[in-house]
Amino acid sequence: MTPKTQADRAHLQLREKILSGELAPGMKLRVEHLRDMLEIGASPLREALSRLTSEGLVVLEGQRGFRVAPISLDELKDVSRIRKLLEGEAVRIAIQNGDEAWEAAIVSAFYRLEKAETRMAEGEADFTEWEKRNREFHDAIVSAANSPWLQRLRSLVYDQHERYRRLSKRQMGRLRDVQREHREILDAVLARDVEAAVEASCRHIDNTVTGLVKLYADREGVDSGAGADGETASLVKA
Amino acid sequence: MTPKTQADRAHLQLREKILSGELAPGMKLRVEHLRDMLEIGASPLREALSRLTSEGLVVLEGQRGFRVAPISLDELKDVSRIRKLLEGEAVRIAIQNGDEAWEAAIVSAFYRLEKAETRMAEGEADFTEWEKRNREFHDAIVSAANSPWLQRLRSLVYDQHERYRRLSKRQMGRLRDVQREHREILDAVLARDVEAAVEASCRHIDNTVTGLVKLYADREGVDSGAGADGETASLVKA
DNA sequence: GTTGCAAAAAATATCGATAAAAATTACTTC
DNA sequence: GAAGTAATTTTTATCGATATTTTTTGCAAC
Repeated sequence: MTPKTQADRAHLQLREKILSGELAPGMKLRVEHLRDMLEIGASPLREALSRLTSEGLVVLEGQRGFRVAPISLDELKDVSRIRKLLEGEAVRIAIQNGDEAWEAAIVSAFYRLEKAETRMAEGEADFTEWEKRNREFHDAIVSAANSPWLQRLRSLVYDQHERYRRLSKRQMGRLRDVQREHREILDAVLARDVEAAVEASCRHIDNTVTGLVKLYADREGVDSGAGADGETASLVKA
Repeated sequence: MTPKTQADRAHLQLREKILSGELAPGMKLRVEHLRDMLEIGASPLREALSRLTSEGLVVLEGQRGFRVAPISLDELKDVSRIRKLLEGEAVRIAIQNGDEAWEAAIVSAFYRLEKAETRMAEGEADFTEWEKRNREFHDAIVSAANSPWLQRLRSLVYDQHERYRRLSKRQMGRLRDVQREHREILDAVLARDVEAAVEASCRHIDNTVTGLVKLYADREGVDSGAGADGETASLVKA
């Protein structure tokens, strides 16, 4: 899983910095600056930025360089709607195809996620680990959907969604609910109840979104992470 | 619509060559060779290849260079299934949102498509034009689905599907049926009958697929376009 | 005849520098 | 004083060349 090429490394590092908000939405990405930051040449850096552009985390305007993809309330709603569509379908297929090993992997991922949640509630762990395990749990469920393209698109949209989630650190007031939602999904999946599982998944996404929307509506903007220079885009006007 | 940068140009040219089959599936893409072919430097070329990789038209293996994405019967089925999912949802939303100008644009695109079909049946035009207008017709329908992400993903999958279609030039034996199918979609859309339109769209895709599957099953492989060097991947074993 | 290793060849990935374009600044003119 | 224009500066996009890595070729040993 270790990056084999310089471009891979830059891609991973930039992706993490964007998802975490260290590179704030709308921020200008100056090549020279990033070169120093990542200690890398111009060619692999541009290659990494190109990939991120295809993934929708970076935008490239004509001959005016790269910048971090802006965020907006509209896009959050859009991303969520599409994520429901893809995740729902993935769950549907996965339940039809999954075997016992698949069930076991889900249970295992759920266990690790719960642990992380507990640890976080006690202030022992950070969000990064929770995000990682949350992704692993959801990945485990849809892993049985033997549809490479669905996986691929779902992963793309999941990244977008994760970004919005991570941009608001205060999300975790609702931790208890999230835990319950995850259990609902788990139960429905293990019971092989397709419709219940799809519904629970969509509800899970909806809840996250309404939480975020409320949060954003309250403060009319996002706190930019550790963005050094470059303007920070407001969520509502972006 | 004219490419502003060298990387853009290379991206467009390569994309067209891959979709048309001039660069055959599985074929090795030697940088030096492409440099001469497109008269371009290494950096923008790699940038273009990176984008195509993100779009799934090119694959990049570790440190062993690029090659044209292989094709397979399984992937054709996968792409079609996902395309039905996305196209169906897009039609659903578009019908809800579309206004009169939208309807007019669809009728116009349909008219041009029919013209092209007639002209092609008389041997006056080539597939390239038909493909273009076919895409424009389907684009016109979903253009009212104000969901950037759905549009984006749909476009990605459409490209994949188009590639499989164009790799088999003999597809057009079923031209009459295709024409009728397009009319069915048109009628259902204009009548604002969501379910009928979605069903017609999915049936349309299904028909294309079964046609292609039959074709591929018959000859157990694909005729590679004008692929110069590099091995051609067989469809079934790839 | 095949297997293993070493050297050569080829191709990829990367760097440093240059050319082209956009943004900024300063200046002139009304 | 504002607006338009020309020159400067900054930044991007591109090129040519180099260093790694992979693949091929050749040779020797079993």
